[in-house]
Amino acid sequence: MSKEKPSIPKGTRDFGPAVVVKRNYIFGVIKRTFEKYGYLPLETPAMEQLSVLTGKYGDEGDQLIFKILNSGDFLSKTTAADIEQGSKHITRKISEKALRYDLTVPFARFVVMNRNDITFPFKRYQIQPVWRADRPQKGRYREFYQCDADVVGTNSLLCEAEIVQMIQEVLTTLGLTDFTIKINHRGILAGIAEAIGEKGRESEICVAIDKLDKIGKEGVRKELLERGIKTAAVEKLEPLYDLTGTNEEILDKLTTLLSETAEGNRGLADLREVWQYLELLQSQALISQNTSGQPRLQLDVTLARGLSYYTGCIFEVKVNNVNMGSISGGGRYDNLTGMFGLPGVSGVGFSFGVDRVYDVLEELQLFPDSSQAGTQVLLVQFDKASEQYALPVLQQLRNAGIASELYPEAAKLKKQMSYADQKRIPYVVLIGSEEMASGKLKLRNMLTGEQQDVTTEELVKVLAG
RNA sequence: GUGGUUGUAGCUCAGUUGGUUAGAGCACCAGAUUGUGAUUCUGGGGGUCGUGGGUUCGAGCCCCAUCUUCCACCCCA
Repeated sequence: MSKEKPSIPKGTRDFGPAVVVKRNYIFGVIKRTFEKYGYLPLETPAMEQLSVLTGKYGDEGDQLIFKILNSGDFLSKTTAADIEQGSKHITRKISEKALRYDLTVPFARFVVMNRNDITFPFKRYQIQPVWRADRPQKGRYREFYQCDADVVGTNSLLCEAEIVQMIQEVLTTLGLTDFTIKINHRGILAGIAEAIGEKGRESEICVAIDKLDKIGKEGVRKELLERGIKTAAVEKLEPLYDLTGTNEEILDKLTTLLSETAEGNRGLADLREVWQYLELLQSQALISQNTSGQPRLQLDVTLARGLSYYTGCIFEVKVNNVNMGSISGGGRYDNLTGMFGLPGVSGVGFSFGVDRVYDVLEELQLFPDSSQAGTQVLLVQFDKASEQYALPVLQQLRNAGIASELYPEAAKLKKQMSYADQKRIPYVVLIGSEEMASGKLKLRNMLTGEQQDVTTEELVKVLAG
């Protein structure tokens, strides 16, 4: 017997019953919505070959991948010379598997491996945990769930429009009323870079601009200059930070700014097409306004997003008036499967961060009571005779679809009652000698304290109704 | 990966310049009440003060290491 206090790894969590029930409510809303739009579930292994994952997330990302030590004598294939060559080299010798870092790369791997069996366009959703060796902080864990929906094998911008629709539907169903779906396009970012005379440097510009709401104009200016962007270019860029007006007005302004750039035109054309689809779909995202008066869907040229594989539209969702990073994001990637030797397959997808959605719903107290329902009724027993009387009643309740349980021993009444109280079971049925004699069971409403005498049939009827 | 922060009962936290036997509220258990939970009253159990070293006559308090928590960077869901 160890005297050690047990603990769990940094950045991981246990989920108690009450939490799991509420998380399942979120998962359920997301699943039903995905399926309504024709996406089907996929699951992939928790671990992938390390070689599948490395190089897909940039140098920083590679460092955040949890590697799995080879089983057995993991040093058997290494020599002293290997150790001298440093940790990067030795990693390949002692680890060939790793925990998945996201769901998109495993999905791309799956598509490539099963390309002959898949009917394209292939729409799949995937709800599984991912792991990152990041340093935890608020809303950032080392193990967390992603809920991805992706479609590969079509360039149609209908997919982008439907992503907006799904985000709108999921978050509205969950009771959120004040959130912003930000949309932008890599082509616009590239066009802007070209228009200000820094063609090809949009990724550096993006990283800086992405921090606008955090470090302000001056901070971005400083960062851009540090990254070697010319002063003249930085000044040309700054008017874009506060493009005002409706989405249509912003589109018009961008059209005059970017008309000379091929990439910019591509981005603008794509976005206009997405808007057309949304109009024909009578999208609530176009109609709804947030309490702040801001439109639900917002074209935001300062939205950049880190992942380098996006090539077309990009999305991000922010819940307003809560201290939380984005709860959803995604975009189009033209060549993800190209990494695995299958070029020319375009895909677009997005993901919900369930842990963050949970924290937001908790903070805004948006979990409905119905999402927390457990046992409906507890049968209380006094002795062997009452237990035997209760069992058929219990089964009748369950046959009627009523979540019910019989306290498994003839404990003191106080103990059984407080069990019901703590599990927030709304009804208790007492079955004692009087009840058995009369056939009338005592039904107690734990919220109001009211009691009534009912037959078994009446009991089922009351609770089912 | 960088800088800071936190850790005392199951939980939330007190604990004086380092000084006798480390406290409170809530929770838990038992009783008041042998057929009634949540409310009331009484009593009780529970701590190697995150862990390991060090300084000191003496450490919950000071020093070092390590783990953990939270925060800001980097980055990201």
